[in-house]
Amino acid sequence: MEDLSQECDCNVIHEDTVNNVKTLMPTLTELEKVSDFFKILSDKTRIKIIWALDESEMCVCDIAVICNMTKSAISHQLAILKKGNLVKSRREGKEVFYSLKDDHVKFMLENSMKHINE
Amino acid sequence: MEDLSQECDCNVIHEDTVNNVKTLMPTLTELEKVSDFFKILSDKTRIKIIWALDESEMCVCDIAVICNMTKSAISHQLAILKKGNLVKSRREGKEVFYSLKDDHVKFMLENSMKHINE
DNA sequence: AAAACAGTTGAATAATCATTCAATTGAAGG
DNA sequence: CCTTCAATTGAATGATTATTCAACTGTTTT
Repeated sequence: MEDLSQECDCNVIHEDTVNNVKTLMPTLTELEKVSDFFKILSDKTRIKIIWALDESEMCVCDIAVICNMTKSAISHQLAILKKGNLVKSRREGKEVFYSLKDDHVKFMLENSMKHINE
Repeated sequence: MEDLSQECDCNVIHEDTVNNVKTLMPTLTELEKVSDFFKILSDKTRIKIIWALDESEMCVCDIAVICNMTKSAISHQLAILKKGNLVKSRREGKEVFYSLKDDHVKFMLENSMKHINE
């Protein structure tokens, strides 16, 4: 009989349930990818940026004005959003324009509203 | 003429765009609620708990075994999930059984997969 | 070439947060 | 009543992370 609890401080109470659920769980890597994705959306500033970019493509300065923050702070956040594959950018002269990469994200935002307004 | 930039370190470049986007932005409270919701989903352990509870209602010990963590750690995370209105609980003798409150959440998880697998 | 400007980057700081530990609650059984 | 066990709670710790500051790129303009 396998010892199900290694680091936890209790005995298995409902062994059949635990075994069943264990076989159905995704891999740790998959779980990590999911939580990492939500981590990107877990910041007020980044949500504000995404919402703004859904209305219109914009340069860093414009976003900074809308968020009432420094260019540097916004640039850091945009880098995180870009690394997470949520936004894309294009350079036009001295300016860099950012926009949403797809509409999965806005769809998620709108859907989260359903949960919040209850 | 209103000064659009207060704390930011640059001039407005595309004033019409900025003004338009500003009128369309949700309130700060709304943006905060959205990011707070995603913050709950931004932790590996909590995602694991949600996934597990979607398969079956479970007591704290069972969840601790599945997550390979202490009852205390799991209890703290369950409290956060409960406060965020994602799970509910019922007591049965000495045990407390947790389950998902609705299927919005699992829907979100499945949807996040679409973004991740690209 | 040099100045001006949009944007980026890295290190430092301050705040937030997950986990641990120890103590406590609440229910069941001898 | 006392013990046992599942679960909760609060304080402490260690890790993560958002923002600031200062220096640096890259592009345009004169």
